[in-house]
Amino acid sequence: MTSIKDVATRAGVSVATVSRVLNEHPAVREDTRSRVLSAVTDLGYRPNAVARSLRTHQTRTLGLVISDVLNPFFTELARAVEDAARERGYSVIIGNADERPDLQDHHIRTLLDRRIDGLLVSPTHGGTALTREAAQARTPMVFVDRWIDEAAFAHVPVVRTDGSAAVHALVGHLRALGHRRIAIIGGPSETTTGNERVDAFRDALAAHGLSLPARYVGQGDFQAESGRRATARFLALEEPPEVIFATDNLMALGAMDELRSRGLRVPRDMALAAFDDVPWFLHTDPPITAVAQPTEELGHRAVHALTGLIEGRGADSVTLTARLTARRSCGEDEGSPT
Amino acid sequence: MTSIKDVATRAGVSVATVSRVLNEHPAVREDTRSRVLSAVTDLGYRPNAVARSLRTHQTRTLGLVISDVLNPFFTELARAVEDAARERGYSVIIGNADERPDLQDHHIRTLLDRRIDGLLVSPTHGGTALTREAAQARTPMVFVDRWIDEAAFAHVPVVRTDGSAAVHALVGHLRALGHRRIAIIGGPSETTTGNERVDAFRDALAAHGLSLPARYVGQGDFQAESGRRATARFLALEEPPEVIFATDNLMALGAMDELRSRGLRVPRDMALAAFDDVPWFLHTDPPITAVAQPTEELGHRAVHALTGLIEGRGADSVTLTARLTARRSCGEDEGSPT
DNA sequence: CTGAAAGCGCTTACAG
DNA sequence: CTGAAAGCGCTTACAG
Repeated sequence: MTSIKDVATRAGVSVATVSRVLNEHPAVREDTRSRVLSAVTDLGYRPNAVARSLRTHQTRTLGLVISDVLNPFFTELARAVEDAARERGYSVIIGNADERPDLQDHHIRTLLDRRIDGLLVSPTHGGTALTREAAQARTPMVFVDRWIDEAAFAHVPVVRTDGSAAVHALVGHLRALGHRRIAIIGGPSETTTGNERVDAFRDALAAHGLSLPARYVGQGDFQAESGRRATARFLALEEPPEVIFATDNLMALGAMDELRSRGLRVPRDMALAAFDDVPWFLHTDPPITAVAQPTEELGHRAVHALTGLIEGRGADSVTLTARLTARRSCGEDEGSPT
Repeated sequence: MTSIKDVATRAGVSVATVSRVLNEHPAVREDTRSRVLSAVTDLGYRPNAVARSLRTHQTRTLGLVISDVLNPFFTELARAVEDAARERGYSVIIGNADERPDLQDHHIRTLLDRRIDGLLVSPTHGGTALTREAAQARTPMVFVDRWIDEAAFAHVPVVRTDGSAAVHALVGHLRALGHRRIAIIGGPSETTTGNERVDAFRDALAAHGLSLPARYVGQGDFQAESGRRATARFLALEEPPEVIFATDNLMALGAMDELRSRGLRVPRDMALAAFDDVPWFLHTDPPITAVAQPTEELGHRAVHALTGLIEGRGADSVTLTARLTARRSCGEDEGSPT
């Protein structure tokens, strides 16, 4: 590989001058500048980002640790994050925790070792050793979507979506369709989104004079298989629910799998709704009613907050609002309530 | 940040010794070793991967440039790649080209500047400036899924799937259901997968005594919107096709969108099949018949090949085989041909 | 406007 | 078995 030294030699200047030209330092004579530039193109020289990082103590890289790449919500988030980061001159390295705390820690470890400038985390579990370490090392850090509710992370901004209004709207929608026995499949209790969505749902139900019995609360882990299991359990109940609200799109997929394998139809035999809207929800049989997060904005805001921290401008938490997209999976709006 | 020097000081040894302990060099006395180790834990020291990379000329990082992260096929591929890489002690940085050659080049540029050890590319277009540069710089490089058919890349191994047998099976399936007017939505002509799939399809059709008229060949770009447009064009034909075969899952999604917006039903009004199988194809209305690639194995093999190149073991191209998963979107298997 | 020199945090021959 | 020293490829005060 050709180095800055080769360029200096060919241009007949010192490496310091080459460096100045490359970094657009103003104090360089125009003809020196062009001599250097042509040496650069002649040699096809490209600065070594590793060396530069070692010297400047910045890598212009952001780490993004998400819980599950195969989940379209996180894929969209990752894409938005990368777009926003690139616009600001940062690269992003994605770590896929696969909903496993050990893998999450592995990625945070690796990212920290690589001296990324900042960390975006959607934690899989509560505070793990590495998340705590990152926080106390004062690594610029922002939580997206999910966060950790511990004192150690009090200073970490959270960029997230508040779904309670949309969940209220959903319950209103369900009530209007005549449903009363309504069940939910929650996420892992170690995740904030896991608990929060269940709580919002319970509140909304209460506001409509409905209760949420424990047997109607399924325990999921945000992956399809758990949605399937929870659905099977609901179906085995003496009095099964009329509606299942899956708190993420993969568990909704699992629920559909289970219903389908038993020959049950949505919404005739069971109504279904999901948290997180994804493109293919439009094409399922029937199209699925969902609480939609402004995913792209979530990603942009998270990057904005993180770069604010990195560049010393500070950052605030931000809470966006989800909205309900009603489709046909809970019954026809135009039909009369059963 | 605490550095190797701090550790050396605290342990009362030289940095060389600390380095040896960290790298498990055998020639270190046991008690020195443990003194160093406890200094490491006391200080919470973590080696700086940037410095190490500068010195050793390796980053233990693989670059993966894919055409579209939002495409579930590539997401699955990326996940498989990361898994296989992690097992071998490599990290991976994903670059999303979004089917844009300029973005593809941006990512290859960035990746090369960061001195990744090797590059995995699923090229969006034919050879771009940067892909050529990477190839001629002899950067360890492997093509996955798509490749570039140019002399400059003759030495680059290709890990891909051959879909022709599955496409033949698909055509047989369509014929058995009585279909004769069969259209295809191809990918960009700059991509190998774009052309190859159309060619395989044309061959299969010919083998069944059917031809593929130009008006039945839609020009897509592997994104949903183009599937929609191509479908609209087919529908505007004097004699529209009876079947549309979309050469990726997103264009199939677009085709469904278009059919749906016109109130047309699959397969009654139009049969539909797709290249690439994705989890939600099971849940669409109706479930979609697809040519499934062994995506996970594709990713594993690609990493195997690339690490082979990096570590001097060499690498061969590998071609896996796709298979047909027939579902209901082309008509019922048990129905009599119309 | 330009160069010599120090230093970022490591690894690794070379001595001893 | 261990240390002093060179060097990876840059950037940046400090002089001039």
